[in-house]
Amino acid sequence: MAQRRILVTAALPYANGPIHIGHLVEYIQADIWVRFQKLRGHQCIYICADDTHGTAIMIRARQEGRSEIDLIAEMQQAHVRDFEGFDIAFDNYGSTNSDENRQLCGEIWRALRSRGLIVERDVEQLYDPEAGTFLADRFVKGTCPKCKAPGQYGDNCDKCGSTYRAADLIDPVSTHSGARPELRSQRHLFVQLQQLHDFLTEWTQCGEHLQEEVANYLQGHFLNEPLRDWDISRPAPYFGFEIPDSPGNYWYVWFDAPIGYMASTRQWCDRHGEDFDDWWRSPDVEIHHFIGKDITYFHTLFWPGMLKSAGFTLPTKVRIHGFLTVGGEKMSKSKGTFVMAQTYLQHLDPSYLRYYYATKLSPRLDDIDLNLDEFAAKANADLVGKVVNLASRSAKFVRATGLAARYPDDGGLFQRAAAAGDEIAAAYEEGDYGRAMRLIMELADRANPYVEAAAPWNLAKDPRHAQELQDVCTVALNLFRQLAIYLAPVLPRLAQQTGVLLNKPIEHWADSQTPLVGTPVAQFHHMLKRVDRKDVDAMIEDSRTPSAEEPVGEPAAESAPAISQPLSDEPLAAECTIDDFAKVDLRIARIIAAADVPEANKLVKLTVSLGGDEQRTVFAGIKQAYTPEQLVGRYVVLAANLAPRKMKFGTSEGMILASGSGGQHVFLLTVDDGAEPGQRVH
RNA sequence: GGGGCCGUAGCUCAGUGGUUAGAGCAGGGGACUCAUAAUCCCUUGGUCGGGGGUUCGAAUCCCUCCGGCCCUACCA
Repeated sequence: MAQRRILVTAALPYANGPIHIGHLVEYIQADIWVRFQKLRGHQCIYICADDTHGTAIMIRARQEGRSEIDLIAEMQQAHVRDFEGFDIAFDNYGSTNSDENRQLCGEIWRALRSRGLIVERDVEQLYDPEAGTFLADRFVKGTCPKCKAPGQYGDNCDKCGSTYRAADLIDPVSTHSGARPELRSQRHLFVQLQQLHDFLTEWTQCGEHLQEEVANYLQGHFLNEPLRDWDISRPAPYFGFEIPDSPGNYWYVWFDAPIGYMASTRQWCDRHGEDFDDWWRSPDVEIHHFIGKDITYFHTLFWPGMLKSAGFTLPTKVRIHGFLTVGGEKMSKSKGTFVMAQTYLQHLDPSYLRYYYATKLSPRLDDIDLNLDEFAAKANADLVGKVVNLASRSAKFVRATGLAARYPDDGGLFQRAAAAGDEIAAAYEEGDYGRAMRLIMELADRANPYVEAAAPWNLAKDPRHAQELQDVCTVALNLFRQLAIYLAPVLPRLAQQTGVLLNKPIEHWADSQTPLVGTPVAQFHHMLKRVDRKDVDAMIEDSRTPSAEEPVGEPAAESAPAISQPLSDEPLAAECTIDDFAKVDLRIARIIAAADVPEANKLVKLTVSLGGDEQRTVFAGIKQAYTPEQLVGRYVVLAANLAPRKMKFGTSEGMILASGSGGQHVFLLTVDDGAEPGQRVH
């Protein structure tokens, strides 16, 4: 087989928080693929870096009273340590805040300029006068201009789903300082992606680079209409690279982040005497990006557009995976399922997680679930019970003699398992690790009955059976080694230990095709501890931090959204006067009728009484939290002088007060006994 | 509202037109005692979400309904 040259990247983790088990899905997935390719004898390099720029880093450094450089250096150290702990072996781990990156950004920028893709125009954006920064949409919160839901981010409302400009928010608040932002005009630079429309359609739809569902998504969401200009600059102050021909403006973090793949490659090239253009401008190199589905957009439209414009090699494949859930739910800090890499490592062996993820991963972008019972069962039953057991029950019988000089008759077991190698390799190649693991475990399921039938422990009792004993153990250990080779991309430690046990390192996939004979066998040492459910529980307990602060960041390589504290989620609004407060007329209301709105996802139609004949119709977005039956007769608080709002299902004449994040988490305000409908709340 | 994915044994899944639908784990019974209470043998368990259709033949193809998840939304 011709040696392929393959460059693999995983998304750059943002330098604003530690690595958690959600991130690890991707880094492990890519690491397995890289190790597999290396084992197959291909030249493959695994490239990553910290994503260090953006407002979030700047603000955080300021809050902590230190420089951004100091902050990102510390974070990088933590990330590197976490990755090492999980046997994730990057060939180079760089930083987007590097000279190499600045230089490459400039190079690509000049290419975009020279091709006439850059335009400039003024943008009105909210500015935080206290923090002295412009505010990205997600750093502004306020009341949705459409449905009046409070606490919405600056780009869209998760209550009614409408999109708007941050400047349209009612009572906007900066999440940095709590200050009221002001609208300022500022010159921004844009990439006219529309000029690349035909290219991007062709590239995304040709069927080679993307999963089919991703190609369909892009076609349906973006490529079916003119592509919008991409705002690629941010005004000072901004932690990042200043745009050389546009002083006072900085490249948006999402411009320099993917270029970080190249900058990190360049560092690797410099260390290994390789030519950078040989990797990024060579038709012979395959480039594979592993990313999460949250950053699809950047890697499948902007990034190919940038590469194309600057004459670099386009990605061979963008391999997109889903999010991690734990126990079928989003990772949760309060439930202890938001597990940091370090916390995991304090309690459990990384091999378990690598194997578990491998059994769950497929080429598709389905979310994968970490079920803790299944996690323990898989590690124990498959790895310890089936695989390692083969070695631990046979190695000591050949400690003195070593393996037999000729491979004995094993009824075709080794040959059959060798023949399965191609199919297993094909599964790895296409990212179908779940299938690869199933195939390997089928082999393991055939190996143990052999040992059982041959009963080496009986043969060991009679010296006359010495040769037979050696033969049986030679078979058992070779079958074990074969499994260890097939599992080596997933379990590098097991492969290494196997090499030590049999005095022959595992170096190549092809080692699985030929039995090992005549070599000495070392003392057997435990290779993998059984998972104790108590350790799993302790890890969850250690992760349970209801007061944990929510890291804020611009969209980075997050693999799972976090659950956060109410106050940081929705900071206090700007101060108001008692006159401001009095503008809102809050009244006690009694719900006299409640009806489901079948066509609506969230709405319940309420008829409330304000006493006497005064009634109002209110549509409340509480369907997922309350049934109509639960509501009738309740006393609630109504914002009674709110302008009527025409909705799809009728006109809403007020709002019922409730807290909570929405969905099932809505909590109506109730009133103590004695209050009467119509009374004002002061 | 639109789009996508999914629904097979208690659990996790395999099986995408062809003999009585499979595996692992869990459950039940037995064996063994070399091995990390690991292993081995036997075994219980499924109108393949419901209904309709195409076909000599459907878990598999088509239609429809139900349920779940995800994305997106006056535009796919």
